[in-house]
This record gives sequence, C-alpha cells and structure tokens, in this order.
Amino acid sequence: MAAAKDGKPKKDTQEGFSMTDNESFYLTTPIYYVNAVPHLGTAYTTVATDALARFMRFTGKDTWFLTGLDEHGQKIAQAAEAGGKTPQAWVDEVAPKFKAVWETLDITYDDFIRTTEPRHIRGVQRFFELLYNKGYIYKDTYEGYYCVPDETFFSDEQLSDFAEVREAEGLPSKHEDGCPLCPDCHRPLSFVEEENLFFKLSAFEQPLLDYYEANPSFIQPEMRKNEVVSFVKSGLKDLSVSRTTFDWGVPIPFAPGHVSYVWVDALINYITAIGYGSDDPADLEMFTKRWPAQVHFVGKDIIRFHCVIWPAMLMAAGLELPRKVFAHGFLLTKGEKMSKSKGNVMDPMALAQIFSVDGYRYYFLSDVQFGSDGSISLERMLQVYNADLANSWGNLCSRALNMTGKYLEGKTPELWEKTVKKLTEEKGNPLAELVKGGLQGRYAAAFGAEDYSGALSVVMELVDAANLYIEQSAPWGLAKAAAIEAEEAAERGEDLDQAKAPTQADRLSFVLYNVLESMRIIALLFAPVMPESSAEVWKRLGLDDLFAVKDLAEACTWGGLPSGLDTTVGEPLFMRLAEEDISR
RNA sequence: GGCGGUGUAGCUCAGUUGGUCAGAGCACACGGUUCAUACCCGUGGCGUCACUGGUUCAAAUCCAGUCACCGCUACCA
Repeated sequence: MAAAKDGKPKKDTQEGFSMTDNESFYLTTPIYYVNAVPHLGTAYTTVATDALARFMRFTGKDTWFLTGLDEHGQKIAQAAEAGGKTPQAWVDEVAPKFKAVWETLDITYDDFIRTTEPRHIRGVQRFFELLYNKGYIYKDTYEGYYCVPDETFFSDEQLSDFAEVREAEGLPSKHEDGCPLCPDCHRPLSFVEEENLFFKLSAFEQPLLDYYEANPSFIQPEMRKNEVVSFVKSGLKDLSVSRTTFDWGVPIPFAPGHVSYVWVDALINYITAIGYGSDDPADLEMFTKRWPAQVHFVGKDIIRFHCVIWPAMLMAAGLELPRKVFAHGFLLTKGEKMSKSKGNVMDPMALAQIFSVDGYRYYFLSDVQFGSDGSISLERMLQVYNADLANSWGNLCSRALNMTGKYLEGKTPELWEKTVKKLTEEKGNPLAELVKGGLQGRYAAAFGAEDYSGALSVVMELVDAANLYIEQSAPWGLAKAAAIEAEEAAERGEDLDQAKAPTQADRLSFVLYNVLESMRIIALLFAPVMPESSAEVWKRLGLDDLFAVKDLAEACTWGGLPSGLDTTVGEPLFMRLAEEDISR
C-alpha cells in the first residue's frame, strides 16, 4: 500500500486531501436505518457526498462512492412484526424505496450495501472473531435500568441528572420501593442484567487522543473535534457490543445466542462493502486498494460512533483509520414548520419536483455552509432558485444561445488567432482573464475543503461576469453594425474577409465566443452539483459527453470550445418560479 | 454544573495574524437597456458589528465580565 507505514495520513494539505496522487478516493455516507424513507437530512448527506464523488471523478481520481442501508436491530424486527412480515421481507420492501429516491436525486453511488447481505454478515463475523482472538472482546454482565414501555436503557448519569432536576422541582425521582423512575415517562424502571460481549473501548482512550493530536484534520469541522476530544478525555467505558434479547442481527460465531449490537454491525459496512472478510483474492485486492476511506460523511448526531468507536474498532483490528470524518450540520426550519401532515413540501421528492433535481441540489449545497447548521425555508429556496439559477445562469444561457442562433446561424464562432489578439488588446477579455486568473483553482480548493457554497459562489462569479460582459459589449449593437458594414461593403463590391482590421462581424464573434466559452466552463464546474442542467448546456453548445472529463483543470483551460459546432437554444434551463408554485 | 460554539444591514451570512473591515448575496426603491426566462446593467437607503468595561495611537477583530440562543456531557438508531 502506498500509505505511510505509521498509519498516519499523508501530510495534511490545506485542502485536506492530497490532490496530487492518483490513489483511490473512497468516500461514504452513513448507511441509513430502514425504519423510514429518506428525509431531508439523509438526502442532504447523500447529495453532498455525491457532489464530492462527482468532483473527484472529474479530477481523474479512482473514486468509489458507497452508501447503503442498516437493516438490523430490534426496531426493524418490531416494525416488521407489526406489519405481519418477516424482518427480511420488510427490509426488502424498503430498500428499493431508498434506491428510487437516490435515483431521482441523481446519486451516482458505486456500491449500495445492505447489512443483511452475506458479504456483510460474513465480514462482521470475521471482525468479531479477530477482535475476540486479540483479546479485545470479553463476556460480562450488563446491568442497568430499563424502561419497558419506552424500550430504553438509562445510564447512571442520565438517572442522576434526572434526579437533580426532579429534586429541584421538589418532585420524587424514585418510586416508593426505591426504584428509579423513567426520565421520559416517569414510570418505574426495571433493573435488568444481561450477559453481553464487551469491547475494550477503554483501552483506546490514549491511542485515540494521540491520533486526534497527530491528525488534526481527522475530525471536521474543528468544533466537532473539540467535542470528541473532550468526550474521550472524560474517560471511555467498555462498550457492550452484543444483544441476547432479540435475534435480528448478525450472529456472533463464538457466542451462541448473541447478535451484534447494531451500531457495531453498521460501522463495519465501510470495510465489508469493499471486500473485507472475503475469501476471494479479488475482493481482498479491492480492499487493499480502497481502504482507508478518504472521508466518511456523517451528520453531527452520529459523530461519536464514527470518531470514537469506529476508530477504536479499527485500531483493535490493526487496520488503518479513515482519513477524515466530516460532520455536517442540521437543516433547521424556522417558524414555519414543514411537516408532511400540513401537506407542506419538505419531502425531498416533492421539493425536487418543484425546483428540479438540480435546483434542489444547488439550494442545499449553496445556501447552507456545509458543517454548520443552516436555516432553510421554501421562500428562501424560491429566492435562491430564481436569483441564481433562473435569472443568472439560466438566462445567461438563454440570451447567449439566442444570439448565437440569430446572429451566427447557430454555429459556435470561428476566430483567427490574429483577430483575437488584436481585439483582446483593444477591448480586453474579462472573462478569459477571470478564468485564467485561477478560478478553477479556487473552486477546486473549496471543493477539497468540503466548502460547497464557496465552490458554487466561485462559479457564480463567472456567471455574473458573463452577464455583465454581454451588457457592456452589447452584441446586438455589434450585429446591427455588422449588417450595415456588410451592406456597405457589398455596395462597394469588396470582400470583407480580406479586410485587415477586425470587422464588426469579427467583433460580434469574439464577444459571443467569450460568452459561449464561459458557459462551457461554468457548466463543467457546476456539473458535480447540477449534473443534468450542465450536461444539457454542453449538449446545446454542441459538445460531447460532459461526464467523460477526467482532468478538470485541463478541461477548464480557456479556449477549449471548438468552432463550427451546432448550438441549440432549447427551453429555459430553469423556469422562473412564482410564489404560487411553492404554496400548494 | 463542566467543556465548546454563536450573537455583524429586513433575511442568510463573509470578515485570515487588530489599522479603507463596516462587507457580499437576496429583498426593497429609482434609473438605464432590450439579446434574454418582467431578464440583465447601474445607483441608493438601511447597521451603536449582542451589552458593559479594559488594553492600544488604532478593535467587529485582543482581555474581563454580563445577557441571549445552541451543541456535547456514551450504548434507541
């Protein structure tokens, strides 16, 4: 493996990733629990991961994007039972629904793992055996208070906190017989003992702290790292990693009657999906190639599992740790509650229907700083969609392609090098300058730092510059002047092509070329976030397959638009929306 | 309680090591333009940079304190 032997990531770059080498870029979403269909939050994680995966493919990286489903656990078993089905039948019904949503949102996952698949179960079992043989797993008795109606365990700390609050209110925290009350429902708790397998998480307290220290970008954003560090510093207890009270889970080979704790089962998906635990040499080769993951994307609610438990499990197994865990924030809806019960539209599919898939993806990645909580609203979505996509980007395409159709017979213009040089000297070329001035580099740096809104605003700079450029160079005026010029030349019987100085027609071609070339580059840069509309723009420009691009920097080189291509105007890329469109 | 974060124009937020840092986008008003999706371009008002005190020639930016909101403080997932 190319990675350093000490198990540390390569030198931290400012972008957080090593952008130069060609090693595999493996990135993941969490696997989602199948007790509900995808909601805004899961879609947010998945869209963000997809955008980065698409970006990485554009840079030529051997990218592998994994998502999937967490299908074990008591809740699933109960939900299935309530529905009169076997758990397997239940999850088999839900899985396609997830895939359908991801398909709608243009999610280009390379693999979709389900924890009920044999490849996963086998891997989990091997992982358990390995840790057991290494002495990191032992049998003990779990003791604790359990609320039977709520089906929830409560830790001593939770109970003492609750007791404090109750005492402050002058209310009892215990039943008459001395049994604590449930902090949630205030009914008496049951004391339960269960024989469980325990993972020696406590042994990894210092190694984890050392790892965080040595790898400052392992947990992003910084604030989350602080939380994790302070949590670990407060002391780690061993973790119970098996259950005996139900059987819908991965059976543990050396402990009959035990199934894996769901989270442990779930976390291992990141390696079983790429071949861990297989006997097939091809699978093992894939594992060697893909692991460690470059980034696990997670919501901030599950950071501990990914930044404490999972790394400790990997350390115990002697495997490398993922390079980075990025925890994004929550999407908050202020004031107006957007619930399905209100017939409101905060369901991903419904939103994508209104704003188009690209509009949906653009909104969440541009208007919310990835990593922070973001307030979202339909009104805001409408504003952003209209302002950025319909008015600026969509309209730019519309006006440029229209003029190309009207003035240049729909062909991308042909220019002599000499003419370009002369006109550039005379008039300047702000769009080319912007592109040559490191636009793509700033964009890539933002993407590399998971700063989606930053990357998108870089692209918007070019969109705005192009609209301004059209205004300032007034191609419609040049078209009129060219017509007059041609007429006059015809009267004199001269041939304009022989003229030395650039003609009005040359000027027109020059301006439109610059705009169309900008559009090509904008579409390219927007493509990871808005694949459909970008591909459409390329098509209208008469270009080939956008997704074949393997070297973004090269593809963004100014002047890449060939001449003589047949362009088409087409329908508006993003139809302007009115308030009525969102208030259904 | 402990640790951490946030508080900047109507809205969403940028503001690196203190000195054009009082900004951007949206929204709003007015003007221009017509290739375009009533679009685009220009101009404009709006802020005691949460509050109080301190350090400094100089603070949104550093220090102390206050207030408000939020996150974490382990085994439902």
